[in-house]
Amino acid sequence: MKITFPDKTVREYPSGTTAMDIAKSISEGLARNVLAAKVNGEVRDLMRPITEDATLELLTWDSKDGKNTMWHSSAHLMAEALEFYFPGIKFWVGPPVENGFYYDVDLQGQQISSDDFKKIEDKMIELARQSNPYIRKEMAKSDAVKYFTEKGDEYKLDLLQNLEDGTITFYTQGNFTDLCRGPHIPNTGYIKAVKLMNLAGAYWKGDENNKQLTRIYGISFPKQKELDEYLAMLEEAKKRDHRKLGKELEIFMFDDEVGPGLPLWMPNGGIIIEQLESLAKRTENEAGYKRVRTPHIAKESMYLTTGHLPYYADSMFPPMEMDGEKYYLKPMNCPHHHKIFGNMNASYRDLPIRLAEYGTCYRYEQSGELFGLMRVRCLQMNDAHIYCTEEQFAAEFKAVNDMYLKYFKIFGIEKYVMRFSTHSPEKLGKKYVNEPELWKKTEDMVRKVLIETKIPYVEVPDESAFYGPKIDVQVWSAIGREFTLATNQVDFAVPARFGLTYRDADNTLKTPLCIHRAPLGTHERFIGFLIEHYAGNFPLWLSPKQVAILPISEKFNEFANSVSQLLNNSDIRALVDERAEKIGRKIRDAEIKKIPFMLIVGEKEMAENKVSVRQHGKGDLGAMSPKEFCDLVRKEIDKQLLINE
RNA sequence: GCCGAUGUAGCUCAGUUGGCCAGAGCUACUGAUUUGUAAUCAGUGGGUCGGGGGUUCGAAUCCCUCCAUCGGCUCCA
Repeated sequence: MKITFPDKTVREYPSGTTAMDIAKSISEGLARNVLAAKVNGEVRDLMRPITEDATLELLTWDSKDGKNTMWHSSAHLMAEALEFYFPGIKFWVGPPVENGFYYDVDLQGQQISSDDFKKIEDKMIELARQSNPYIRKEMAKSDAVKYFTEKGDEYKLDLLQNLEDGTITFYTQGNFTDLCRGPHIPNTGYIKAVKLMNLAGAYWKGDENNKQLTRIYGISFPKQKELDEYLAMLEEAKKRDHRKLGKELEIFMFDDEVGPGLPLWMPNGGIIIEQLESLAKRTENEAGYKRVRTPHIAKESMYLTTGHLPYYADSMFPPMEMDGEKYYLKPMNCPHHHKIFGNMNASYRDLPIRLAEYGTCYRYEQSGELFGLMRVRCLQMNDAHIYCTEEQFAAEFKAVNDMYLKYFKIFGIEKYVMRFSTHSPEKLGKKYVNEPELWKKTEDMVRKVLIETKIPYVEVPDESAFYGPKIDVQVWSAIGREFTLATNQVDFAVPARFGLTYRDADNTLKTPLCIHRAPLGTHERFIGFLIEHYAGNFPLWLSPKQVAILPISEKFNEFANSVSQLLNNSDIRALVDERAEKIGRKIRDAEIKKIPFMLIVGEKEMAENKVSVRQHGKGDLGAMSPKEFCDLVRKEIDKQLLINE
């Protein structure tokens, strides 16, 4: 048979050769490192014979599929160790995940705690050293059902029910046998280092009405060194955590008496917010947006009009009653903006109308969902609603997208994915408004923009809002958690509910399309993200303090203050460290505060009317006049904001 | 909301077989020092040990309960 390798070379092997044998035929080193094989695009066991012509990719630890195979096998190994210490427990599923693997187990009333991790890890290593092979066995489904019925394992029976009739596979290593599709690594000996990470409850089948199983997360590596490196990397990531840095850099805080999920922005956070808002306002002005301002509350009837209340009352703060009316804190700005548009008596000549507001919204997020600044109950959104005709839609949508890309460039955001959520036709009239043509039309338009602008995106069916398709920008936090940073949504339903119309050229009234967009997301999430993205080292334009002026001794405080005055007059945020400390100490403190520039002024500088410039994280840049430095800073800020480009 | 863990001074953290007035470093304040590129020295403050209840002669330490935070699950218009 002919085997085609990824580099397109073709080699001849006898039919029935295993991928492992093929690896050995290439090199001993490869044979030692290979974990699984991708045969005709399907990941399979190395030991399964290949019987006919195929493309073959030998998967090592360096590949995603290789890692997944290793981790999946590790989950089985952990299950074996768990069964040793907790006999009688029942297993649900144990897949590989982004970083490692987990297994969901029903402990049958037994208690496990992270104190048990050590002994489980030790047992796993002990079993791994036995190099027990993962043995694949095929069985008729009816026999498998019989087997698990006798065993009284309702979980595996449930899994079986969802499998097609015919042959199913089992894998056994050592004393553990599991219903499993595979594939697996050849034997447990490949697993050299394991670490159990954490314990968590997880609803069976992800449904909160079901029983909660115990999920045990772990990770494994082919070398101890790699585990050590991974743990060190986690430690490093923790240092970037916005909750830690936000406290250290005095950006935001929480307070028990104010309430959970209600961040308080400290002066440094206030400056960052002002900078973001001024960027947004300038950008939106240039793009023809008009700014509006709306109250934080509205009557119940408005939320009935939008159609949100019946579905989302649980995630709104409960209403307050005044004069016999119920008022709600607004969970979003769109209805208020719709009211403004509705009052504008717009004609087709006025469209598109773009209404923008940094609106403050309140959402009653479940207590367990709160997470630093990333998930809060009070949020201020970089919101705007664009009302346009169908003909204008594509251009408007593209303009919004271009705005996203401009921002990404300014902030240096390189790792992101656009998640394009579409509807599912079966749920028209239920989860989604029943406008099949508009769905198709708008989804096609959105897809076209994404393709034309060459933006990395994934399409996820059945995830859109009820009123139209949407794009979410997905980014990752320092600790690897995925977040929706910003969102861009099409709405062809709610404007009609509000009776929004414009007068068209033929003198008829038509309903506009609406685009909801928030490229900078919310202040809370965006700044939380930026703290981690920059590891607290904000770019000059965004940094709460831009320049720290450090006099060598108190004798030079007056000169330092005059320099500070000069900088402040040019809108540069400078401060003078007047403490009676040594220069080394002042520098250290300014470095810890991550202030971009330090100016050292002493005898020499005062005599020559100069400042010695030191850049955060970089060191001494030499001396220049205060005016020169001032110009340098202004130029740098313009460069960072892409001004005059 | 659910499962599990955690909560000691402004910050970081010691302190549990229950037992002298609960400790350290940093910060803050006071004083001395007048300093040349990542921590000058000394002194003084500062804590309802998350809140409430209980067990006990005695609780930061044991039990109950509530709150908050953390790791997940579920949710995210």
